[in-house]
Amino acid sequence: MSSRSGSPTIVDVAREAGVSIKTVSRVLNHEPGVHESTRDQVLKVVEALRYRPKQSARSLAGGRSFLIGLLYYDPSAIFVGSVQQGATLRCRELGYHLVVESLHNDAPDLRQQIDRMVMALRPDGMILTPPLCDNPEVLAALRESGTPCVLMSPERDLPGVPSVRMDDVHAAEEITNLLLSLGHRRIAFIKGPADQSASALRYQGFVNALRAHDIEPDPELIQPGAFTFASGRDAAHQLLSRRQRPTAVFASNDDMALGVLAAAQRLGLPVPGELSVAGFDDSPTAALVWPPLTTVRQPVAEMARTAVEMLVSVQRPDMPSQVEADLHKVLPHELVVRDSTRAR
Amino acid sequence: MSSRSGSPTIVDVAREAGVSIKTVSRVLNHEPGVHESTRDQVLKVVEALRYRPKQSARSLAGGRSFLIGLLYYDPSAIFVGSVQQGATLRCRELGYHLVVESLHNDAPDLRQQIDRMVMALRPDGMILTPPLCDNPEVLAALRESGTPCVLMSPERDLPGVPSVRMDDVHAAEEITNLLLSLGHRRIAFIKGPADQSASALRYQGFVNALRAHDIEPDPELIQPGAFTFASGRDAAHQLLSRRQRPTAVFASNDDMALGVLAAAQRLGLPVPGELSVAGFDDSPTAALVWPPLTTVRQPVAEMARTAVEMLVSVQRPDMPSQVEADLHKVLPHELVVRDSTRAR
DNA sequence: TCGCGTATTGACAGCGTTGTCAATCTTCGA
DNA sequence: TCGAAGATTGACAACGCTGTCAATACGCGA
Repeated sequence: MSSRSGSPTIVDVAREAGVSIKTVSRVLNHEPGVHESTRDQVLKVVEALRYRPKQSARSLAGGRSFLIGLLYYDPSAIFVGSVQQGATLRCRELGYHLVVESLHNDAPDLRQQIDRMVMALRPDGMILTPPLCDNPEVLAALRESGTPCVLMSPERDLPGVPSVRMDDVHAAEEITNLLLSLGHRRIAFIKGPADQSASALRYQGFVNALRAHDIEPDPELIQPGAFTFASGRDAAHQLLSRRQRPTAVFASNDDMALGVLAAAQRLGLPVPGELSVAGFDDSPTAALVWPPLTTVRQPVAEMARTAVEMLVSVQRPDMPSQVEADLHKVLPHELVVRDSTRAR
Repeated sequence: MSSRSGSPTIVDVAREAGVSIKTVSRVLNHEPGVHESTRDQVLKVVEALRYRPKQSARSLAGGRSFLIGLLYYDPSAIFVGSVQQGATLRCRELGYHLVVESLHNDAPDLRQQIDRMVMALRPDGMILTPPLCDNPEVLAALRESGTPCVLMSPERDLPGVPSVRMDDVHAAEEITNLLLSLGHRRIAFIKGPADQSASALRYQGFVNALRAHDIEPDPELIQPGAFTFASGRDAAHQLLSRRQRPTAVFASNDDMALGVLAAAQRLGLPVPGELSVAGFDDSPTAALVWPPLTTVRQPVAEMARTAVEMLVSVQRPDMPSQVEADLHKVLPHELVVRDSTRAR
């Protein structure tokens, strides 16, 4: 018979199973040194009573909160959504939960907001998305509190701070190579804003691929952009009104590529007939527009899963600890070839 | 002098302030009956020590977890993102935190997943987004666990279960009235899928508005849709190839409206010159396409804030409790008139 | 100045787990 | 058959805070 009221506690399970509460605790935490028959018996009772240990008690006594924090800035970014999805799923598998917090990158009380969350919840780890993962104040607050972090696609890796990312340079090379292999030679490139690290990396990849084909990038075909629809549209207007216009445009993100598509349509320039367009990110919209956009899929959900694992492995001695070499992980991306690119 | 190691506890604050821990607790919980001078003294020490009560201890002792759960199905839905944003902000203001969980609406172990979360975290409340807020299994699990819930835009309100929504019917009427006021008479409507309640409501609003203008809806101009880009595009192809085509199309969500825009472009039909197009939802893309889409903004973030408040007020005796009449809230929406609609 | 009602404050017992360390049981070699 | 090492198991003290209820202090009228 379980306790008179409320949900069962570990005491109920222990009494029912005829063992001590410590033994129940051992079973539930997969601690070694419990006889198999005892384990089975305990598990049977746990099942029968539908017992689930209470997080707050575990946390108070054990020091672990089984909570992973996710800090983000712009919730509308697809990136954050995917990170969250991947993270919650892996958390569930590992018995953790995800607490989300939206922060303004330049809030005056940023430090306090983080402190409050960290000291109240004591999350076992924190996942930082751009641009927060590059914010020194955020990083300092977390370091001082001793909260393990994983940076998602930070601008630069910090020694000793785990990070997960994709290879922007290589991916941009692949997109460019695709266009080259389709016979394009006059390929325009629309850059991202200078204050985002991905901009430089993707441009680098573009240049690398051209040079590997002995093509020197034409300054006339390189346009600045801001990773926004409008900036892509405007850049495309510039490019497509050149006396000798490009046969392909590689916009370094999808939003800008969408802008290119819009501009081409305005100008009555059929895509991909007269112009091939490629983007970067595989945003949801990329598949919805006409024609569907050739782009690169970032392995965001996988990156998030990995981040959770890295955080949890810090806690669990049974999981291999991080060697410095494994601290900075690079996950494979995927080229998504759709209809916006065609051989010329 | 605070305790030798780790972060300060309530004992440290009490010792430093020369009061009992209970008094500190009172101050921190805004309990009445503390002398002002005492309160100030305690707060000063709290500040000096940067003390923050530990959630797990509070939860264990007090029964409240200061956690609000957010259950969702499709993380990519803008709706969920906005809900989350609104909810985290209000949670922060109220000293709560948001735990998110992604569930498959038809997962076989749905019940278990919810039980695990509820029993482990004991969230003080749960916010359910569609379609989970209409899932009987989910609702039953939560009811049995005694977790207070708020349903976001459920198909139908349940007696005794709080909900927050917007007025789809009225909003659809307004959009239709806008088109009518622009002189359109042949207005086509693209419906949503039958299994989503919003579909019927929006259609109802459309019909109401027409009838109020003594116009009987023309079956020829009513097309089925599925709230997807492709379904909108296909429906538009049908509509626009009619012998006497409509001068305006009201797609009952933005994704479909985007499809209409694409179809019109394919057919060389200028928008809004030859065709006005209106959507519903004010998705991020709606402002980015060309022409920018006239649509309705759902007050999603506000709905989420309200949901959090309703949940928290259940806990706090100082906040007014919910009268059954206030249980189902309807928040005002907003017409967003952009360039895709024009007088004919 | 005394007594009483009210405003403040404090002592202490949980809340449900985990960590520590000692106790008991087994197993196996001598 | 006895002892030692290793395998299992349990007793009990934290963990840090809130709830209960008693104790003390203060304010005011008689």
